[in-house]
Amino acid sequence: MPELPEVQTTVNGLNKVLKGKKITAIWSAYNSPHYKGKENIKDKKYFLRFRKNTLNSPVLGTDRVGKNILIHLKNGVTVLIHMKMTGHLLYGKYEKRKEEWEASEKGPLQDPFNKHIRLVFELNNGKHVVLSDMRKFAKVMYIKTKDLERHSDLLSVAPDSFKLSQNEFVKRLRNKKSGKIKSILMDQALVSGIGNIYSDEILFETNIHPETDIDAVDNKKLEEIWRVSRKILERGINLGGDSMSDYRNIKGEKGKFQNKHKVYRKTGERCLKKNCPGKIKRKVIGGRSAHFCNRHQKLIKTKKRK
DNA sequence: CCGCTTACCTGTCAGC
DNA sequence: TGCTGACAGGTAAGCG
Repeated sequence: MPELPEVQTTVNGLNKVLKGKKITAIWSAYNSPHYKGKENIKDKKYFLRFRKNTLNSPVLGTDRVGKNILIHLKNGVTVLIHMKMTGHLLYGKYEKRKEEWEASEKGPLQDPFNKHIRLVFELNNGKHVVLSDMRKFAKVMYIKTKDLERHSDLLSVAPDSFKLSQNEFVKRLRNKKSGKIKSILMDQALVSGIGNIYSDEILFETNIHPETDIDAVDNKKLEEIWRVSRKILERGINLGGDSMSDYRNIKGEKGKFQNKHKVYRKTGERCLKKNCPGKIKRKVIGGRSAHFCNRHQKLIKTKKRK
């Protein structure tokens, strides 16, 4: 998904509309035998339990842990939503036509990327929160609120750049003895919230080649990454997230961070750094597309250790 | 433990 | 106009 700024944008939106509301009905199009016996609403049996545990209890508030959305209910249950690649939550008035849900009013909610509706929460004010999720990768489950921090889904999520102090951030990354810096920044167990777009942008800004081994990145540089990651993620939040692809805010509107990309999906373009004659290259690193400048992001080889 | 591949899915786009 | 393959904000599981 949606990386930290997009998840935060969604959470901010939900907090404005959801507090005190109750879910009065739930409809789901998810159903896959692949998830049989798993804690995931894509398992039909689990879905029935999910529904029983989440209906008719007022929403206390919504927050974010890494890229996970948590919706806390008064009855001691928390709904966890991970939007993965193409999921995003929308709020508005919807109606069901045959087996398809449609936004009742003309506007951004009818944007094509908002029409892959897989899950619908009907609220007691007659409106709906729906999950549009083209690729059906999203994960939705419920957890007893008091068990949240012991739950495996959240235990494996590290604090994000805003929660970590500079020292903690450096210490965490320093603990990794090897690995490519881009993959490390995207490792949610080390520091959460950063995904493919923001990692590319952070490494561009800090002049680091994405394949640089963590061993070749000194502490000063890690401190800089911490500072820049906060700056860029904050910028993403202030711009309402990144809508290069599917992501939209809960009104169905685009964010604006995609207009500020310096490298992500800019293959072949000239480097935007002042006085840099470089060109943007694309290379698959750790199974993901990395974008970087071939001049000011030089690969520095690991110092050989004995 | 590490890193790579596969799987979960649907859709779009480039090239033949 | 098809078809085929590459690619897409993420992550878990399986493998060597």
